[in-house]
Amino acid sequence: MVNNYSNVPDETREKVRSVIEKYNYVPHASARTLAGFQNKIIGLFMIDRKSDTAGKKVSMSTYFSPFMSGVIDEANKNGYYVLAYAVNKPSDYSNIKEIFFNQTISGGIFIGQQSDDANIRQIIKSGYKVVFVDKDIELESDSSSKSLIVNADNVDGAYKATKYLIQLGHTSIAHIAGYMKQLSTIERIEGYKKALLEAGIPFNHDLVIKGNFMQDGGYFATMKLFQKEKPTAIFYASDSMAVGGIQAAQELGLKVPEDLSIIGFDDIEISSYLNPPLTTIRMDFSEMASISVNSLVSSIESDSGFSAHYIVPVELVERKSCLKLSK
Amino acid sequence: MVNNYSNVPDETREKVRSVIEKYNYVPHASARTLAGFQNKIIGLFMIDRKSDTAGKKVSMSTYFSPFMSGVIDEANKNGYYVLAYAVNKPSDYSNIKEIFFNQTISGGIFIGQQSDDANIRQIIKSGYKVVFVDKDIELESDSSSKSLIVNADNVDGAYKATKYLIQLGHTSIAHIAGYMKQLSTIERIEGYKKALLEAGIPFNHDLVIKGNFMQDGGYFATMKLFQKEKPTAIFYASDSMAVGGIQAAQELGLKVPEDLSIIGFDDIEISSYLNPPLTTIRMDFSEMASISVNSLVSSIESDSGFSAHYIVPVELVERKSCLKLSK
DNA sequence: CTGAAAGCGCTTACAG
DNA sequence: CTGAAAGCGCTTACAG
Repeated sequence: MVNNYSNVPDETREKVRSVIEKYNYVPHASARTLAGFQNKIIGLFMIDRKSDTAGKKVSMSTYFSPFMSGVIDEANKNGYYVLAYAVNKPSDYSNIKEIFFNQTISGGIFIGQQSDDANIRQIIKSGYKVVFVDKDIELESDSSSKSLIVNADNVDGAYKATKYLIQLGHTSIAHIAGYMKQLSTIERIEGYKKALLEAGIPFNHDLVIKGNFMQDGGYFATMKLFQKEKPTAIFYASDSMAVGGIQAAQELGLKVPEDLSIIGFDDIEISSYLNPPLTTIRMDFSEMASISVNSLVSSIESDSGFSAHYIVPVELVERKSCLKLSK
Repeated sequence: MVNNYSNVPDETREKVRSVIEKYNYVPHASARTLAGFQNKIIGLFMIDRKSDTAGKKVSMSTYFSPFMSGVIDEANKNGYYVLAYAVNKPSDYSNIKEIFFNQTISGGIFIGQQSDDANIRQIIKSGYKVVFVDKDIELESDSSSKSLIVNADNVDGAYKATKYLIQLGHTSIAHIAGYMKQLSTIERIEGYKKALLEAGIPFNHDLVIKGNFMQDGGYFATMKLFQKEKPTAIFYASDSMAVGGIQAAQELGLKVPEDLSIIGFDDIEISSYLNPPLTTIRMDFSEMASISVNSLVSSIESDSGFSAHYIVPVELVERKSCLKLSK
């Protein structure tokens, strides 16, 4: 074994070191793991929402990239490596279970929509360390489970977005929502209602249209919305949907922001390049990544459970897609 | 050992299978690797070019995301997992060497600019399987080395871009280049010159400005260019630089494409959302990813070398940032 | 304090 | 054909 015990004479240490250097010795990772050393790999599982509607398939959600980048950086800082996995079919879950059980990874981070899969439940029950980002359902808090949830402050974000529109003088504000079974969808609707209520604007059911978080969903929901209603502003539950919304508005002959104010949620990379640049609610992906990785790593190294629920704050970023109503 | 030998009675097999099922048995990955089984992990090393000029640091090159997505998908199809690593400081190379030598991974893919690092050379010399995408320098073909290079057809892409501009009637065509020490930069300049030569347009040295492949580089190079020259069209060596170019043109009071035609290279995600949507040369990232992964996997599994040099074709995608010169 | 032995959980080559 | 043993390269607990 090659450790740095403090009691070894310097000369010997130096000799050993030089031999190591010379032969390029590196301890065999699998041997160490097998002998009880925790391996330094965590899994990052990105649950992908594919959409073929636009012709080309979207193969990795737009917001995975900055989050992943944050996870990798933070993991590296902690001496960990990240195994990246894109989940896009149900059978992937059994592969994931396998790499937990076969000790390829010491823990994992899930991001994106989760179907409540049996394999995942088994992983949690078995005491593997897991963090969920943007989780759709609450985990039952089992004493043996070691998992944690990190979410953006969806309610507050939606509240801020809607309130911003209200302050601009809008009273007819529509909302294009995400997947109905996802927690963030529910929470964003909640924030939207809260701002309306506070301003004394009656909630109109017809002004809320179901979308899917993706561009095509934003497009179709907007088209559907304008068949019956004529809002002056729309709050989209994701920037991707807002992109589809801008497209729809254009086809409808509506100028953004002159005829229609649009605000999104996420602040993905393309948002600032849009025409007009999109006003939106920024999620701090690198903050979420840091929390996820650091919690996971400390849980792995102390072998202790964790069951906190982090809510990461969110902020409004003002660009050019919303206009003050002048009347 | 739990294998599927053909000679085991069905009944026994079934019994074993059910026990496995019941106890959720999964073979220990490290034990298998230690006992000689190839592990099923490949490394994906993304050499990051950071830029802080724009205020926020760019933490992962825009084109890594689609490439990585392709790598993960293709690897998964082959039963492999991918360990993703973002290289952003020199010391990272020694970590990379370590995970090759300690057998954490069975091979690796490098993408982005490579400094000719000693650790990398050592990895190659030691016979580890490695593929380089968009490699800047030629590998010496050592008999023991097992590495391959996958590049886009840079010469042809630049040729197509420049020729397209020429066909639109432009004769004063500038080129904003990438990092000077990178192969793709050299090749793109070559394609640019080739098209000019073919059309009988004299090459003007002042029309070629050095950039850095990033948005800020495109911006500053464009500003610099217009201090002395007044081209009617610019071919940027990357879409990111074209984004900076559109910005610069705007500040210079030049309308794109009316006053200035712009064409990029890469076809990154934001390009089609730009104002105007960017005409560019598309690199087929998923094709490059497939070639990389499949070559690597077959090299790992046959333990054979490979030293091909793939050139992946490239195509023009016409959008709205170029205009026919009407005079 | 130190050095030799046992053991981690597999695979593979080898006796029976 | 089958079952017991050796060995992969480490770490850790244990004799000396």
